[in-house]
Amino acid sequence: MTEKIRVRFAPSPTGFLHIGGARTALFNYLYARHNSGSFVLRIEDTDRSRSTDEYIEAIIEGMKWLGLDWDAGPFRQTDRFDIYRKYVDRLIQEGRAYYCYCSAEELEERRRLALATGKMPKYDGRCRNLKAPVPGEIPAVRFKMPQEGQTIVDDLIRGMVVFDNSQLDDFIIMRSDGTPTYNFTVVVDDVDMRITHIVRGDDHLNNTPKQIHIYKALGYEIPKFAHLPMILGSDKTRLSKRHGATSVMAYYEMGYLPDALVNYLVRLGWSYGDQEVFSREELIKHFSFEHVGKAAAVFNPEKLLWLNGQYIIHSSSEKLTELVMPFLVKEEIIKEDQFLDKAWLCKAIDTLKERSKTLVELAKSLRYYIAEEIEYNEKAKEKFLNAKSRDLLIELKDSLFSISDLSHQELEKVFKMIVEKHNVKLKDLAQPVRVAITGVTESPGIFEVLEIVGKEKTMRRLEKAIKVIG
RNA sequence: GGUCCCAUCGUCUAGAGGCCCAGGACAUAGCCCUCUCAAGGCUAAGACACGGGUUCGAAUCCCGUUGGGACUACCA
Repeated sequence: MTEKIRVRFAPSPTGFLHIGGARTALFNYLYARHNSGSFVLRIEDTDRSRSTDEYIEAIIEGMKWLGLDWDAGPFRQTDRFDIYRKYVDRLIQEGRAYYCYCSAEELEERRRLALATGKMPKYDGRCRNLKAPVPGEIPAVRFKMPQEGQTIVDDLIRGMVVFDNSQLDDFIIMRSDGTPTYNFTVVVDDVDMRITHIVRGDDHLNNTPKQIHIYKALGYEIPKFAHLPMILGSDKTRLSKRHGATSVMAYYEMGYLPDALVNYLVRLGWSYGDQEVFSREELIKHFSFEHVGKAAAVFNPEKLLWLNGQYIIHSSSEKLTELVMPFLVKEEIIKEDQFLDKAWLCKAIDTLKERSKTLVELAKSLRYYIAEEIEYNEKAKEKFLNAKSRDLLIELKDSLFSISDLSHQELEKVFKMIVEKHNVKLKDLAQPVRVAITGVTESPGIFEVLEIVGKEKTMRRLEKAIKVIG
């Protein structure tokens, strides 16, 4: 019986949940679910000057929206300072850590000097063997790093990565203000929370040997590591605001479905043969680190948009009806508390979902079904609402007058009749009608549109179009 | 600068020595379908960064070069 797998996502609340963080969270989540393990959420907020409660809420909101449910937490490091203190004291007592009285300014100065003279900016260890405290200075605590030999990181994605210990320096584990630092807290927490697999971004690979030595000094087993490749922007630099939206919730605002984003994100670095579209169950079933690539990936908004379109097409119209409501309000197509016949709206969405790539697009297209009045696109009006179409529109209006129910079948009959009588093509009638009813030149099939718009609005809009032509 | 990581179409990727004069997907172009726009179908163009090895045989293994990235904080 092997030990149960436990993974964690440990964001620092210095910003919203972004695309890169979301993918790290996703891979952790998938690995946990695939192995029936558990997934811990931990907030790394030891940098008090940059962390805020708003960001913690935002990260949780993003995780929930994506459906990345966790099993324990969220834990906050700021609630755990006494625990870190205990471990620091232990390391000092055992001679694995020591007080350092060098001031931040001195350190900075030495670092600048080393860099300027082309030397490695490494702490020189001058406080390592201090016998007595330096008066007037409040010390930080440094970890005593071995200076010889090698440290090997055995990574599930990268394989064996070897570091020379001579490259590592005695890093600070507790600041002079008594707060612990990242490379220390991360180990203490991962030990304390019995994390078995550390799945995180590539940018942490170089920190790993430092952390391994903390594990060793504390006498704990070293977990497995999996360092994920980074996500880049279109210019192959680290993804940032310059490349467009990076906050996960911005994609909610733009009308993306969480499952589409998840599906897109998982394919950035992971693959399963040639398959592109996965259900959540398939993702959990097939996920493994063996199929995670090593190279950084460029975030491609076009493919995400395509995937979102696929998810919309394959979503039930009932579900889309619910999802689109907030967007109808935001686009001011309906009022907050306005009544809408859901069954009717569902039929309208049936006609629109294969031409909408986002919920925002879907909401906007719904306008001509829902609104009382429509506005004409100028070009469309000029091209199709003119003397040439006038008689056809009048004829249609008159023909529809006697029909009580505008069904697809009835409409088709009437259109055919008029077209034959006037010896024109169907499109010569369909396009003017389309503009008269929707205001634009693209829409679902004209018979479906009229059926859903209904007789009353259809008649009114036809009359208005005829009047406009004059 | 030092250390570490990475390298297949524009982009995401398949590929674990012969199945590959390299497959799929997005995007692009053309055609079909068609009342418009989509969706869908078909087709086209498009890549193993470079140079050395190893091997009967290399996209796949090794070395180097080049190019990208990360880390190098009393940030995480």
